[in-house]
Amino acid sequence: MDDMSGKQEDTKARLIEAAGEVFAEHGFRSATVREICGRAGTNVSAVNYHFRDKDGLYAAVLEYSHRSAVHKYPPGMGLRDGSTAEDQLRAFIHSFLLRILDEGRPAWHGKLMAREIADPTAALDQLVQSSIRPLHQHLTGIIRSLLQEKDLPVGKENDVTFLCTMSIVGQCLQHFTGRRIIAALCPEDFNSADIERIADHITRFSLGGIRALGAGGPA
Amino acid sequence: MDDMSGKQEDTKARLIEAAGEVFAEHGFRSATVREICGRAGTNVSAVNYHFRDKDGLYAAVLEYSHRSAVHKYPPGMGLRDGSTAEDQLRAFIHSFLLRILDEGRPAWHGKLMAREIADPTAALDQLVQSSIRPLHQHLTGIIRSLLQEKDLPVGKENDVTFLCTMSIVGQCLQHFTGRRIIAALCPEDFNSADIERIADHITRFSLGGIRALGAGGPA
Amino acid sequence: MDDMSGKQEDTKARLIEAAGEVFAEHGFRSATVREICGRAGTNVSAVNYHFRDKDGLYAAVLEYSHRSAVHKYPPGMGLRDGSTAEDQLRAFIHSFLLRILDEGRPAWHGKLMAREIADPTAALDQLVQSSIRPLHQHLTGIIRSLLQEKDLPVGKENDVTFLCTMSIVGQCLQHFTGRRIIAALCPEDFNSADIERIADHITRFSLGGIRALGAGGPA
Amino acid sequence: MDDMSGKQEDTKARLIEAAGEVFAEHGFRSATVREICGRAGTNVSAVNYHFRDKDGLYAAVLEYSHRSAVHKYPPGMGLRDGSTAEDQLRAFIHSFLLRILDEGRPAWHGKLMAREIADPTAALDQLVQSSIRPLHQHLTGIIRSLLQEKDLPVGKENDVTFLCTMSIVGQCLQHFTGRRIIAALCPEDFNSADIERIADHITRFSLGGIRALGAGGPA
DNA sequence: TATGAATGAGCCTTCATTCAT
DNA sequence: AATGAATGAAGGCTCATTCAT
Repeated sequence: MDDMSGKQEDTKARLIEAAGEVFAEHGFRSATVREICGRAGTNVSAVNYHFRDKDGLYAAVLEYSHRSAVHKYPPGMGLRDGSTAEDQLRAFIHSFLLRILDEGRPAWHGKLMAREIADPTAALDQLVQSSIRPLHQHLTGIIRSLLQEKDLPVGKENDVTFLCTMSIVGQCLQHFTGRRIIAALCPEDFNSADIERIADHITRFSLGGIRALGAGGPA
Repeated sequence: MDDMSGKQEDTKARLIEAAGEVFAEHGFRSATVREICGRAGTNVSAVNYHFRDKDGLYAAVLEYSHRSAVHKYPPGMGLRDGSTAEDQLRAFIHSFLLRILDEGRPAWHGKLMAREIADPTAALDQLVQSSIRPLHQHLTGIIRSLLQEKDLPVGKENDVTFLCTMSIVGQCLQHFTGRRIIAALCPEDFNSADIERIADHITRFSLGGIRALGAGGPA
Repeated sequence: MDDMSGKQEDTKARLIEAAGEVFAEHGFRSATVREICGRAGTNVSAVNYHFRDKDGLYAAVLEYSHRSAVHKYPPGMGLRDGSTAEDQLRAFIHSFLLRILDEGRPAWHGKLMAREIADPTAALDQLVQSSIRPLHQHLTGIIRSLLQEKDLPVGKENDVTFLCTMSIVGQCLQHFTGRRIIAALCPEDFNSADIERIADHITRFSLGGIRALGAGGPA
Repeated sequence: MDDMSGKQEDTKARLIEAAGEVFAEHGFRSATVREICGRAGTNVSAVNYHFRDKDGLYAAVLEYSHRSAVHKYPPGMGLRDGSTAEDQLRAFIHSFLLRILDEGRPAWHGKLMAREIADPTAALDQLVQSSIRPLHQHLTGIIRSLLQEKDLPVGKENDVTFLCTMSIVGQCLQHFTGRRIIAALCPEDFNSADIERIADHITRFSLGGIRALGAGGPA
């Protein structure tokens, strides 16, 4: 029984592993069950057997990758107690970029989230609740402290904060979503694998942007 | 009689029209020739007759939409002579958002560009040459004036400028690419159709970011 | 009226010309109306307009090529009066090979006949009556004189003569039908374009064969 | 129950069986996957599942039929040790004719080879290496002994031998390739199913031809 | 439990043909 | 008389899924 269940768990795990790679690489719709099963070394019907559906497999991959990812790149990565809001923003951006640009297994989750944002599937709601909203709340908190939001006119405060979160997230995602166009456009010596450099840029750019908004009012 | 001749004279145009909608909505791969022909009211082989290929139709749609879009929302939209770099940036962002967020026919181009950026097809090169690179050059020019780039250390200038263009483009695209997640996350009273408001935010955020980078040097 | 009909005749002629090339090259089934019309510089519907059918065009090509071919390579090519049966056989074989192996316009007919023999279409009957049977009768006559058929046992004579005609025709056709395999198999210095040499071989081989049959009886 | 398992155990074999018939009957290009699957009683995608391609199925049919055919009709069919070259030639011709004219399953291979010779597909190379070249070498050997090739002028020997092989192969193939024209032309009492008689004719005809060439030199 | 085999809907494309000027 | 446009049947193939052990 243990052997059997062990084997079964093993097949399931290999399937999730393989599916993570393929979904992250091609997206849900372009990924084929055959390629996934090929990489996992299983029969094509294993997906339907273990996960009922291609959709079921996708959901399982999201859930699994969520569990492994939160430990690896927490949004407060590398921060000590008493860090400033600037440091927290820098850490958030850095970890975000690592999640979507890093190579290898633990990077699935970020890539899948990015893909889900750009081209949602039925699993969107699940992912929003489990992963995206918490991260977004975290970022919202950082921006609120940076904005010293109490000074903003009532009724606009939420929108400004929200727009700032989108500005930051949009900047980060652009380096994953738009990587092909970046390769086609960018100066030859630009190395898009230099995550530190990109993180530094987005942090400083965003701090400048937030300060401009917080200070000026509705200029 | 008029109806008949009117209906038949330009199946090609109806096909492009229908294909524009469908490609913008589903993307190239998920769009089916059948749906396009269904909407256009033609036989399924009309695509092959007029455009040789699904790919040929896509290329035709890109070319056509490019031509209609540049006239409608030029990147220097609404500017008079002697405008400041700030005004130019605001106009660029505003027109960019209009292109990708506007409803109706002329919005294909922006949506198709956004899709091509996120999930490129074989038509990417064509689109880069005809549409994307010129726009990018335009934005690069604006940012160079804002940065007063001469003060930057040699060798880094290109990277900083390029990263700024990506920051701006990423912020804009996020409101198209990420529209579903925005709908799921945003405060209830946030109206993502309020393009003016979004343009204003991105402009002020980006001006703050650019100034922070131009002033500080490699902090 | 003259102009119109002249133009019409011209289009028809160009169509037949082009169809001759294409049918000889690809065979009836693999040839496409589009390629034929492309080479003829006409609209795709020209075939249906002028010849009702792809079949109709094919029939027209056969008829036309028959008319041009009989003059060019008559089976008694180059013979003077009072020639021997051996000379007549040599001339028959030589002209046969020229018809099927020669390049250029007048060689259609032979190639089309060869293709019809190998893979008949509905036009077979027509071709048998107009071209194949007369040629076959001619060859039969030659072989009868060579065999001095009177010496053969009654009832077998027809079969032997017929089998000899097939032996000769089969040898000739092999160099058209089997040209690809010949290219794959033959010694490097074998030049299949050397029609004289092939004709000489088949003639001597066949004379030897016929004599062996005529002399020996049912050995 | 037995019927079911018998029916299902080897769809692949039924597919090859059906494809053999259809390919031999219509040729590769004109044969349709739908007809093959119809005869085999399978779904149309069975071909793609088991053989990847229509081409893959064709290759499998060639390979399979090759294996069955060589055992059934070996080119040295019915010969005992110490047989003369004449006997070997007779056996070669007889077996060749049986392969291409016999009815039923094992005749595919000959028919397919004949079709491949007349209208090659991408599988030609495979067939040349596995089946055609060995047979051709065998025939070449026989002809060399008959010609006592040492007496021939150097440099011409290969050509003469090669031409003799083509003469023999061409005569045999004519009775398959040209079977329709033979039916249209031949004397009413000629029975093309009388393989013995045809084999006897071709053997004697060819022996006569070869002797004429071997004896006379370059007359 | 797990899998190799089989399924059928759907995809894009090609083709000879017909339609409407 | 002649054509550009449109048609629809048929083709090979891919895919996620279900079947039958």
